[in-house]
Amino acid sequence: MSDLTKNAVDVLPEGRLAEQLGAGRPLRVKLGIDPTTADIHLGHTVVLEKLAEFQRAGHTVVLIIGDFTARVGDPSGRSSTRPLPSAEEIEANAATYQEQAFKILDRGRTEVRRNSEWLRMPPEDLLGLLARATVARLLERDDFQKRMAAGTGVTALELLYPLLQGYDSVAVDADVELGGTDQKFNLLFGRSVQEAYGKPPQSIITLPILVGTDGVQKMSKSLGNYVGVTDPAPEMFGKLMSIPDAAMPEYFRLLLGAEQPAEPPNRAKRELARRLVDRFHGAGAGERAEAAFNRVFVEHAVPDDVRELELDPFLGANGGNEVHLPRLLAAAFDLSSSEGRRLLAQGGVKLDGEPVPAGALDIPASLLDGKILQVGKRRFRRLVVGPPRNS
RNA sequence: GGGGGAGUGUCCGAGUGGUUAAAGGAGACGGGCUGUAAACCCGUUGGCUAUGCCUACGCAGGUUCGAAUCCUGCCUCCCCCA
Repeated sequence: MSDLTKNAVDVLPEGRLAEQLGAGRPLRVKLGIDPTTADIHLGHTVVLEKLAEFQRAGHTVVLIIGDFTARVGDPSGRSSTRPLPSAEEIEANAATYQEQAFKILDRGRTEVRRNSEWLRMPPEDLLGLLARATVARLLERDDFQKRMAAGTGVTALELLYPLLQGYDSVAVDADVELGGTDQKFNLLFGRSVQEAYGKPPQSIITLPILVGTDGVQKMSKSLGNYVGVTDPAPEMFGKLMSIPDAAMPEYFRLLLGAEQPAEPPNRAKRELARRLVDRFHGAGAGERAEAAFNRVFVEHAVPDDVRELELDPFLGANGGNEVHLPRLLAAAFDLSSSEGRRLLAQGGVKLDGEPVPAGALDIPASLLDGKILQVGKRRFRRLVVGPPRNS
């Protein structure tokens, strides 16, 4: 019992969860995720790990893929209406979400449902649902209050979101629903909806929102400050090494369930990164990622798995056998050729570790073949003439 | 339905006829320092076949030698009244 509420911010209503657990029956523990982006990141795993704890205690997890609600747009914590993903994106994301969630959840104790199963209901049923809540209640939430005060609009669709999420709880007979603290209103509202349908109201548990790698904003794909559970090991390690020291205690507590060890910050952060890489890539992956990290950032050497780039398509400048560097950079690192020029002008481009002189825009292919093209500290490509020699 | 206000570059936000590819800030990127931390310093930040050319201030037209700035229509958003 005490385990199951560790790290929780709210466990409501008071005493309810203890009662439910005391009854000895396996509980149906619900989590809804809207497939609005492609990847599950470490922020999601805080809640997923909690679900896994419930599973280990013998309870059943009901994972709801919000393929219908993704088309409505959860207003939680938003300062403006979010752009909605297309049907194709939702479909694609729904598939990857499940796969990624099972990196943490026990497949055998998880019931996966899509809320389009029940939310795609006849209009008269939908109206029946709408009749069960008052506008005043829907407007209570403070994120709406803020938005209305700020003059940014709230769409009628967003207003309805909590009703739909609440109906999910009705549809799956949820005993408990988990979510981030930003979900508190929606979770509580679900109780009202269940009651309105004559069902026993769920208890709710909210968990802290993990801060992103910038250490300031919540972790989110759209903010670009996330660590995806499917990120390659070296990338995951690197991203974790880049978090501000101030964010470390939170990462230790929420992701590892431990206190930050009393050792120099750099050592602690390496441990954090190793352990998390191990978790998602298997034992030993953390050490390998750390070794690769040391090679690039401590020894300033070239990583051992540099992708190759074929030079042939870029031949042609100055009579045929020179390569126009801005274009090469653009293709190699997904830049514009103007950006490539700027990097050259700023001395940010190296060949085999040697800075390329600012004025050099065209270089004979023979001088590039086999060399390592580098931009900044961490972007590399091995240049080759002819077909790639390895993958 | 009536009245009022607003739409600027990745974001925020100046700019009301002419050195404006558009102040300033944030973010991002490059360089320095370093622990891919923080803090700090410097630089860059529309695109291109690049000493020039093209595109750009909601959309479409118009006035003008010249428009983000003026006019007309349209679209979108917000506020107040009903």
